[in-house]
Amino acid sequence: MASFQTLPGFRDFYPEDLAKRTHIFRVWRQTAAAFGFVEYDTPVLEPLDLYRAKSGDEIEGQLFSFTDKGDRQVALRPEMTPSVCRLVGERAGSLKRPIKWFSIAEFYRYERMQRGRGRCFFQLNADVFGEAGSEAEIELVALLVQCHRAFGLTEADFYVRLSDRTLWLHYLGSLGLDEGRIRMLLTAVDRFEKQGDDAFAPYVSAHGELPAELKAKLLAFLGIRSFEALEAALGGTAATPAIAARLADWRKLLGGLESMGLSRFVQVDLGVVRGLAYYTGFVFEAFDRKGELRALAGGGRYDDLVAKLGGPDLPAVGFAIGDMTFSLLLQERGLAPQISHAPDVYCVIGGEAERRAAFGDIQRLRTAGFKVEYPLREVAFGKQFKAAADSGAKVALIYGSDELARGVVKLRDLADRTEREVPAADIEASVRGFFEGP
RNA sequence: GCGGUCAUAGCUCAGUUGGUUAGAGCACAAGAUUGUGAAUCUUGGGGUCGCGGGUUCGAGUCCCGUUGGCCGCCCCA
Repeated sequence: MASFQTLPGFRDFYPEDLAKRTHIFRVWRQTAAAFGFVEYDTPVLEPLDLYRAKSGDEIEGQLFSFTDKGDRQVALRPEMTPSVCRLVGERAGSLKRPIKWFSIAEFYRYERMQRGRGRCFFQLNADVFGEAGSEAEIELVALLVQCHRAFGLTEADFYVRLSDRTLWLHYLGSLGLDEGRIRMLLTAVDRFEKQGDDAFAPYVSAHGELPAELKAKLLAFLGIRSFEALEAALGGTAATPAIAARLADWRKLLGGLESMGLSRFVQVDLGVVRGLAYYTGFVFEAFDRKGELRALAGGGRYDDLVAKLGGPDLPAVGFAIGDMTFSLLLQERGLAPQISHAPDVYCVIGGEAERRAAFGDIQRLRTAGFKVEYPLREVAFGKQFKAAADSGAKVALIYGSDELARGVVKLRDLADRTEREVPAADIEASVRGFFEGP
């Protein structure tokens, strides 16, 4: 065995694994639909330039990319955002606003495997296009929260950390920093939680030692964990009209989430900035409360990206939930679904003559939507009853020669082990009666 | 790309200082059992001991390499 394995980082889904995955997707789909999002899909294989245009050349090392037989440079999609920007950009003029779309798709990244991260994974992507106001963020954060709650996860299990790159830019700008320094400092802020002071090393080697006063201000700002603290930090310095307007956006967002009853899932946290990326405003990440797992989901506003990829100016916000960390969390909280493949009906069949009689009923019952199972080969009755019980079926139909001679079939309740005889001529009515109750 | 750690049946594992034909439990299958279920007993299929090389009379065991898993670093769109 094992002469052929899956490629590193790729996964086989045995039936019990696929059942869990399918359950997660089904709940995500239902939830997104309830929020008025509609589903789309895009090709797995895209032009390599699509990702270079968005993220630059350096991401190429993280892609499954190759040259196809038509000499085109292509890549397996590592994310959905550029593709969905293309779709929306192409029809931006004719799509009703707001555009609320979602997808559930598999992605591929050439990375080293770790807990919660492989080379292939699924994501729920949800985006709102065409709404520049923070109403779009309300909608998305609410959907993100519900996509977790729908599985039974509570505020004790996960939360959403909410931050704002716009305010970071205003704040750092108000401290007199130029664009290059601001970009490097945002990177440092992003890494500070994991690396501590080491996160500032790249900045120090590029721009010299960080003045103690500036560093203290930075650490204070990234330590902000409430809107009140945010207001205080900004109001005290230079409450420019732009900052005042931005704080109003924050009030709208937090107020909307509070009205939805979601405040306990949301934590203001300026320590989140989400790398360099393409984010332009609010950014947010979902984590497990215990802090044992990597991020569950991430998202934010990217108002410039549709235009950057050749489309019109179109404001956009979105997030993605990955399936791997999410599954781990469900598993650890004991919320992974118990999926049953049990049939409704198990047919116990005497011999070949009885089998021919049973086949008609089996076909009728299956056509009527019942899940019906029977032994493919002739098997001793004792085995069949055991198989019927093991299958998890609620009821067994017993096709014996004695019964059929009298024009009946035995219907056995596998739970309480009671039996009764029912007319062989209309099994479907009897089975239907059994499942619909007295 | 870097570091740590592990690898024996589908799963969990045992395997003595290196010693004859590599074992157990669970699971699966058949039988005991030609009409009634969670039990018992018997039997069976399944392993190139991850792969390759080396040391040795002899390697699952020791050495080297390699592949893969897991954990962490870098990265994380």
